[in-house]
Amino acid sequence: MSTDPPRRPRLNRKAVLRAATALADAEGLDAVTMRTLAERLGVVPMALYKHVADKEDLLDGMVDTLIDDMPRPPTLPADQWRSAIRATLTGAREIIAEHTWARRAVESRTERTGAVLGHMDRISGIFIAAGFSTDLTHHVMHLIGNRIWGFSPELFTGSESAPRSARRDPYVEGSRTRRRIAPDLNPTDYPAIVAIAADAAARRPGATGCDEDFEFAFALDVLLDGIGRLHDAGWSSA
Amino acid sequence: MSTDPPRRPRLNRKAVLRAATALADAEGLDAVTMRTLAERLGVVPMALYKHVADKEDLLDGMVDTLIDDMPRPPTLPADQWRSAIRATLTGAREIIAEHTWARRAVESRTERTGAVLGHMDRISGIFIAAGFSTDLTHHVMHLIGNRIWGFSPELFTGSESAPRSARRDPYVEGSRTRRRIAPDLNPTDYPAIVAIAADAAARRPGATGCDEDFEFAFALDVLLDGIGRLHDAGWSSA
DNA sequence: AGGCAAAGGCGTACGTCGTACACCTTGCCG
DNA sequence: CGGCAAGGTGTACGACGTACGCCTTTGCCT
Repeated sequence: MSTDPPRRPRLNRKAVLRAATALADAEGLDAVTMRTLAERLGVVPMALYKHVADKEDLLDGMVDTLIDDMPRPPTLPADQWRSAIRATLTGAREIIAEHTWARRAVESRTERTGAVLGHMDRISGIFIAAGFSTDLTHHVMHLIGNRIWGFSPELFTGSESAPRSARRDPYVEGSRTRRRIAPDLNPTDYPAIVAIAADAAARRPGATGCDEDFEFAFALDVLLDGIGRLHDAGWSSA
Repeated sequence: MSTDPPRRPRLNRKAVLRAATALADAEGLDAVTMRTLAERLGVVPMALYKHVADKEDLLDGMVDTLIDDMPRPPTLPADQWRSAIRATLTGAREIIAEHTWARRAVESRTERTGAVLGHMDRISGIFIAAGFSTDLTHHVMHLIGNRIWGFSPELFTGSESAPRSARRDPYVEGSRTRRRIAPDLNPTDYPAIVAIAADAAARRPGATGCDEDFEFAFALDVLLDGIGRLHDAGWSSA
């Protein structure tokens, strides 16, 4: 008896990464486990290891996929480096923003894959093409830091939305969350923070958290301004 | 028969955190596991949970301890805010630098504990005392971002020293490391990066990796300069 | 057409982790 | 002295990543 037909097409790295991305999109980065990923692919966990060296490699690959999706803005005249950088980082930002898990994933990567190097190379290349010295470009890259990914560090709030309490499984009732053992906070101990929070709340009634788009644009302005100044002054590290 | 004497003094949160810090200092952050930590304290793993809510809380506590150890520079005249900020961040940097695991730990925290808020409050307070608007101070804090901890993001190298390959247990011979599955890199694909690396190597013969102290100071200069400019210009987000 | 190596996939199993839960033990205070 | 809360124990469970050996399919070369 021939019970053959419903054959799943063979897996390959791309398909695995695509599925992992979909899983992370749908259920968060913590749901991306070799076991559940395999299950979604209709395959046994160990099968994944034929396409991915280990879990780190899987995460690396997911980030690489993101990078591949980032728009490559057209080359601009060298003197328009500000616009070129802005376009590149904004493009990165768009892609990252489409995936709630991306920020955490990017920050956890330590391997510099080809895609990562490529991204950094494109950015550095803009400066160099604009006549920046390699020296200055180098330090400017450090200055920009993680903002090459199009996001600013989260300062006042937790990652991947919501405080830890809400991140655990839904205790439908009681919603008991494990209590921190450290003592509770007293707002009067943090007058500056409280003032900032109050001011921010007043400026954006009804908003929760900070306006990340604004913060990113603001920071980028300051950075590009400072960078331009250094270049114009012929800065060098010697 | 009385087999009593060698009684271990009772545990408390502080002692647990101190032991965890010592363990991380000696054997790295990955060695900090509830089990081994308990073992070092001569106690059964579950005993720790009387002093620490869970592992996240443990990490939070470790970071809090670090913050407590950071020097509190004396209050300076309001117009010397640059020096005050510099002193605060440099102080933070010193403490963080003494613990190889600290950077990774800090970056992984999502909870804003009292100690963390306190640190941020001290920094914000300097700006506000210098006459910065709460508005500007707010955005400036976002601009500084993780550099409130005294470090710049790692750009060209991995964390907690050494590439992943070396981080696994020592295969004394063969030293086989799991091969990435993605294809190998070709330097000519990254001309800008290669140029930067070459330039950097030429400037610091024999050095490995970037000069983090320099990068931090450089970035801080640019930031403080830009920040001062905004303040002088009466910047506001409206 | 035949055969064969490589690539893909499977099953089992191990070791490590965080931690829930129920139970003792100690030390302190009235 | 009696009780109770805080500290410490023991056992156990359910993730998770992944080593290893084996089978199956595929594609290629004669």
